[in-house]
This record gives sequence, structure tokens and C-alpha cells, in this order.
Amino acid sequence: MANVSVSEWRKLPVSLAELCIDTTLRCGQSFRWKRFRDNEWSCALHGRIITLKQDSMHLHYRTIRPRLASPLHSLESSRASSVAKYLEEDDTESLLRQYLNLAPNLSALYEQWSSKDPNFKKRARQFAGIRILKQDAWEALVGFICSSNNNISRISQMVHNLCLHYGALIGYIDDEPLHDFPTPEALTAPGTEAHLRELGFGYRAGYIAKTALIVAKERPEGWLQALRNPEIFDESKDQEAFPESGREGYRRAHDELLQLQGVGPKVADCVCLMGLGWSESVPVDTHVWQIAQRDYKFGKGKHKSLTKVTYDAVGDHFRTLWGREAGWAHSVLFTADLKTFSERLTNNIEVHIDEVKIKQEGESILESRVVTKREYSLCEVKGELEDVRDGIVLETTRSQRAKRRRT
DNA sequence: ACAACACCTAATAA
DNA sequence: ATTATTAGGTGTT
Repeated sequence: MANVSVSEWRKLPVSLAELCIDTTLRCGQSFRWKRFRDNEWSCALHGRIITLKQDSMHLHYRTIRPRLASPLHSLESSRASSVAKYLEEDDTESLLRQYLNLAPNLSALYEQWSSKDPNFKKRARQFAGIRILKQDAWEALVGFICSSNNNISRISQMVHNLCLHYGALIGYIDDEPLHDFPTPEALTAPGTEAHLRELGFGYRAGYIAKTALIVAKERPEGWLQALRNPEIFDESKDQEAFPESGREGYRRAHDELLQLQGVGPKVADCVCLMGLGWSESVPVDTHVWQIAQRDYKFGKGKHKSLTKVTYDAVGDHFRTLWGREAGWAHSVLFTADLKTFSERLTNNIEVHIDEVKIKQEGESILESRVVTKREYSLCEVKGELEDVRDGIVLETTRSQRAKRRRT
């Protein structure tokens, strides 16, 4: 307690349609956010612990960071700390705007994708606020190398172990230590591969150790960062035509990443999308391949199996359909297919209280409500997901007595 | 170009 | 209880 600085809660005006952290932080694009009590999400980022929570209108955040040991005496020290505090607050807000990628208007994008694609529209309501994060490219690279033949839960555990053993300790939440993601250099020591195998990384241990060596020793300084999309988001370019195979910078980044160990087309696309800011990147994993077959008529004729040619064709199709932010739309459909969120597809009940009447009768009041329940679900019918939203509309009228004190 | 197979591990299904 | 399958693929024949 004595050697950390805990900030006040601050807030940003962000609706759930623009960002839903409960979905975005669990949908398999980042592996380090951890939920603590009261639906607070925490992660060590840029030398501090950031905690997020949100309500319908605001994203709330605060930071915990090591207090800098100051050689200054008390007067200057207090002045320095107030300056430091000012900088920290300013810095964290812009860091969050960056990391959470808040510039694009997500509601507007959902509208565009929905108008172009009825299948997207079916999923959109239940999976609002899914935003592509701008993560650190190196962290994304290692995280997605871990993702091959793997599930989100174990990937998260592996990344946690990696941070625990090779990353800097930043601080604690509820006595639980939170570490930053290790640098490439931290993973280049001899014996790293064997150690990672002991830690349960399996065959990915070799991929990570070799990739760390390539990035740290064989590539020039700043090589990975240089593959990032340098453009700032420009809404007016939304509808602008662009190559169906993606922008040149994206193609180049993808090709460069393929040279690394344990990086195939899918992992390269994950890094391009989540770590390098190439929004047109569409990672085609087994889920997306199944979606492409089920809902977009792939799996026949020329594209019978997921070869490299088919892989590119699926990405091109979605880029043509959804446009420049195709990777964002892809992430919504991908998330809708995750087992973790399957309960959202069935038994959803929307409750609207359309009318409330309160009559006074003696010492008690009589309250009557007209409650409309809309039960809607995406039910599996003949192997297809069908929207039966309008199937059931329940109306109930309730009368209840409520005791009331005289005041 | 394409298909088949091995590769680590842990949870779940059969 | 033991075995097969599955989970956000990649590298090698």
C-alpha cells in the first residue's frame, strides 16, 4: 500500500453499443485481462495496472502503479508528485483510447455491415459492442502462436505463466500479482524452450523461443512496429474502394510475419488485425471456416477444404462483403460462435414495462403493470441457425399489493 | 497445389 | 476407468 499510487476512478462516455468489455475482453483476442469482484477487469499495461468497469453510459477506469522513489525533499516532492499525477491521468486516458481503439464509431459500422449482410444482422443484436483492440504487436504475436490447436482458457493460462516467469511485476490486485508481458529479449536466453515445455507450452515452446530469437537478434530494431498500419482511422474512407486482398501494407505485414516460426496465415492475420491495426485482416480459423461453409456457401466446388487458396478466397469474400473493417465484423461472427457465449443464442427474454399504474386504496397501494416479454432465440433448426424472434410474444398483466408506510 | 499426419496438453465426451 | 475427440494451426512429407 505504501509504495503504490492508486488513482481515483475516472470515466469516459462510452455506451455498451460502442464497447462491451464483458464480451470484448473474453472473446479470445486478448489473453491477459482478468475479472475481479464487481465485474472489474484488470491488466498490467505500460508499467501500470489498469482496472476497467462499465455501466450503460460510461467506461470507468483507474490505475495502480508503483510510486516513484523521489530523491527530492518534501516541498519539491509534493509538487513533483502532483505533476506526475496530472501526467498519469492524462496519459492513461489516451492510452486507453488507443488500446481500446475507440476512434471508430462502432454503432455506425454495425449498421453498415447489417445493411450489407443479413447474416451479420442476425447476430448483431446479441453481440453488440465487440471492438478490435490495438494490442502490442509482440504480445499479440506470442499469444496467437500459443493459440494453435488450443482453447482460450489454456491460451490464457499459458500467457499468464509466460508473464509470471519472464515479465516484470507491476503490482497486485487482491494479493494476486500482475506482470507485464515479457520483451522478446527476455525470451532469448538458452534453455528457454526447455523451460517453456516444462511450463506446459508443448510444441509451441520451440515456436516461441525461435520467434523471440529472430525478432530480437535477426530483425532490425523496431521491425515489428514498422509493420503497423500508420494511418489514423478516417470514417470518410469507410466506403472507399480498396483491393479485395487488402491494402499493400497489410499484405506486406502478413508476408513478413509468415517468415517466423509457428506463424501460419491464421496467426499472421490475428497479429495483423489485433496487433498491427490492419482492420481488413480476416483470420480464418476452424470456426470462421465453418461459418463460411454454413452461411456463405463455401465448402463446395473449388473451395472444398481450407487450403491456402481457399483461405485467401474466404478473406477476400468477407473483405468484399463488409469492406475495409472486415476484420471487425468477422470478430462479431466469430464471437457469436464461441461456446462461452452460446447461452446468448437461446432463451433470451427482453422485458419491457410498458405501463405502470398506481392506485391508492386505504393504507395500501395497488400497483398494476403491463409487462411485455419478448422471448427470442436463435434456435438450431435442421443444422441452421434460425431467428425465431417474432415467434413468441408474451403479454402478462400483473397486479400486486405493496405495503406502504405513512410518512 | 493438395491431402495426410505429427505435434503438446487438458477438458470433455463416449 | 480408459480412450477418443476437441480446442481459434503449423510444419513436414
